[in-house]
Amino acid sequence: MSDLLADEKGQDTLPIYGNPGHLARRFHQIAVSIFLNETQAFGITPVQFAALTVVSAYPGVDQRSLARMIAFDRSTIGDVVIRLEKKGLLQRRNGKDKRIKCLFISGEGSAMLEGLAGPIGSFERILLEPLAEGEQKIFMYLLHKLVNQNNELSRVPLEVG
Amino acid sequence: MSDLLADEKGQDTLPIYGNPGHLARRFHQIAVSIFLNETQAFGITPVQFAALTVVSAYPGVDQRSLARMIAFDRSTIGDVVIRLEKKGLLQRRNGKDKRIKCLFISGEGSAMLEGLAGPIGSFERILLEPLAEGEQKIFMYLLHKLVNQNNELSRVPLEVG
DNA sequence: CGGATATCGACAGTATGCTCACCAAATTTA
DNA sequence: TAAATTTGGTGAGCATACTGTCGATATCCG
Repeated sequence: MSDLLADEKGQDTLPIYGNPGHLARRFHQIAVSIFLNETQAFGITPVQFAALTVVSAYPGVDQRSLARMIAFDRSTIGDVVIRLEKKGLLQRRNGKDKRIKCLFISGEGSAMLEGLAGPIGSFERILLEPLAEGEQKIFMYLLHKLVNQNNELSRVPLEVG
Repeated sequence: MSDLLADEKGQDTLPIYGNPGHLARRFHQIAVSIFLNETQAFGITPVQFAALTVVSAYPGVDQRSLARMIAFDRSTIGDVVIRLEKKGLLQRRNGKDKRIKCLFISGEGSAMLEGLAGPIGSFERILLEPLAEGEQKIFMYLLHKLVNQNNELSRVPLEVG
């Protein structure tokens, strides 16, 4: 195993390359890259996709709750939904509580989510492809465990329910 | 295992929560958060730390090579080194090749790297703490494998040597 | 009822992270 | 050597990500 930890390209020359933080960034960077490749016909970003998915599942959700559900800070999600509204993928309406902006997916948005099912599937497959099937299961299990148990250490913990 | 995949907080209500891309983003987000907590006395970011580490190991390296070594695009690294220069952690000098800016770490920069050794150790420990020791090894092995073999799919592949 | 408190959306400010395009300088090649 | 190509740094532009603060509105509590 240790010969695989020491990578074939010599990327362990620097201590940085073995740093889990560096690998976390690289993994995320690669994930975003594959996502954009597979979904380029739709002109959407990973964050926008996540937001749209939640709004679709919870019609009328407010921005703050949306942010909490996908673990984003309020400012970022504010900008994201404005961009989604500009693209016509969702609408923001004032709720009874005048502080709140309720979010609703548009027909166009729903259609895009349907069309994205295939590309998103490809994205997930390609991202994990370097691992054998058994390894993928183990990796996802460990990744889940890390993310869930470290949730509170995040600047913006994910809050469900 | 499947009961751990379905998380105790009900985070698998949405398909998003099981998406490896979402988990990649969360993992990275958490890593950055822990990094900033542990190193806050130094006022440095993960990217700045990575850049400084490489410049320290390769004195006189140019911006483009630095970017390639830590898998960043040249624009981002340009801004990063300018901020590092403003903080007095490194210097940019013109090389014989007039296109090139050669990077050198300053005494202050070296001192900071030394001081950071402990906090970086804590950071790595905390990030992986939710996993048992054996699990950590397996996780890092699989993460390495994913990142290395998907390297070319990244927008900015890491290039060594 | 009315003041303290909490919450929501918005804005300013900082730092990534990427693409495209540009200029200047170096290298390759005809 | 001169022309074509490549390369390094920079700037514009867009989209995250986060912190802090603010005003408006709701709610809680005496």
